[in-house]
Amino acid sequence: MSRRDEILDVAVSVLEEEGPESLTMRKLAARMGIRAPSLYKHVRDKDDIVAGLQERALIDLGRHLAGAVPGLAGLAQSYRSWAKAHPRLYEVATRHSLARDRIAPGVEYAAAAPIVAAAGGDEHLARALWALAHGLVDLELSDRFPPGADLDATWRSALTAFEPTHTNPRKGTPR
Amino acid sequence: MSRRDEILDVAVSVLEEEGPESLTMRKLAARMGIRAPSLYKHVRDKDDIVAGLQERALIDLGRHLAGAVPGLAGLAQSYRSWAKAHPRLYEVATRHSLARDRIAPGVEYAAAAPIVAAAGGDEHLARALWALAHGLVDLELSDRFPPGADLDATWRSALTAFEPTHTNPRKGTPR
DNA sequence: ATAGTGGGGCTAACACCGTTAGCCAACCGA
DNA sequence: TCGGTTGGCTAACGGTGTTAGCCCCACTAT
Repeated sequence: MSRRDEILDVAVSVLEEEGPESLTMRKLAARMGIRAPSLYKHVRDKDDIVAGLQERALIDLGRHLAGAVPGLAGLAQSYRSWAKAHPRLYEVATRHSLARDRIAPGVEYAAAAPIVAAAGGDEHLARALWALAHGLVDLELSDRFPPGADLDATWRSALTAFEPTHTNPRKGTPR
Repeated sequence: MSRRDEILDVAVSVLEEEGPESLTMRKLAARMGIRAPSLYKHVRDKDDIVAGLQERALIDLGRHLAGAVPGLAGLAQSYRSWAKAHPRLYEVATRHSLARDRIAPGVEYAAAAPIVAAAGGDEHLARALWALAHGLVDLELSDRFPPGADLDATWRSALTAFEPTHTNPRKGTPR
């Protein structure tokens, strides 16, 4: 395991244990028994670390989605549960623009695959689904919904609104 | 106009002209011909400024939505166009958890009203709609969609998926 | 065996960040 | 006239990402 990967491991730990504001070069270094400047021997800059986290998040989320129970509801449930299990990682990975040049090609596509499949191959519908799930998760994670809102009901409502289009065998826009 | 409001004006300008990373106490002060510590005579801390920006964004977006052409499509178009007209403000206002204790009561509700109305009063459907729009905007603003993706088509797809439920005269869940 | 090389640490330092303490001038009402 | 409030100021602190430059150690090639 490369030193860079060790750094990313530590970053994930710090992130989930202490939050994004503690994701500091000095803190990461301290956890590795090292001084901050030494990190730069293995990593270009902090954004490089963030990109690494994005990549990990994409891979892990993709795997999680791939194992979801079939159907829209199962996929949605998987998406939400992953995000709630790794809220800080989801945030960090999501709030920076995707560093495509620092991420292994194919990762982005692989993560999206289960959603595209659930949309019957319709890429626009797939993106709409993704946006819906992301929006719900993002708003939930940053406390935008009124306190006490019944988010399970909101998810149900959201899914039934999308359901008629594609839960039944594909008919609209196959291919 | 209070000095605090002047600060918020400047903050909006800096934000849209130079981006969030330039939204600095020293920068704001400089633009006002003042030194950074003096800002604290008018503002509790930086989060206070962010809260002020949130409030302004909510009010402005709410007004914009209220003037949208009736119907789901018009509302969606308004939401998207506001966000694209003020992308940094949208980001800042959206990426921090809502500081409800620093924002005038009713503002949050007023901003949401047009969406709730479009959902026929169904609060869960309203939140789903909001999340969909927010998700689309958020992903677009942070370049998560593959480069070259036809987002107009994605929005159309998203809206037609929601359409059957509520575009026709309300029938499902009135009240 | 020895010389050379590169990896991977280190300290010192820089510029910038939010923020506090403490001072002081101008104004304003009693 | 005098006191208090308002709104500036400088100095400073601790924290941030990051660079420059040094050095030691392991390894490899001659």
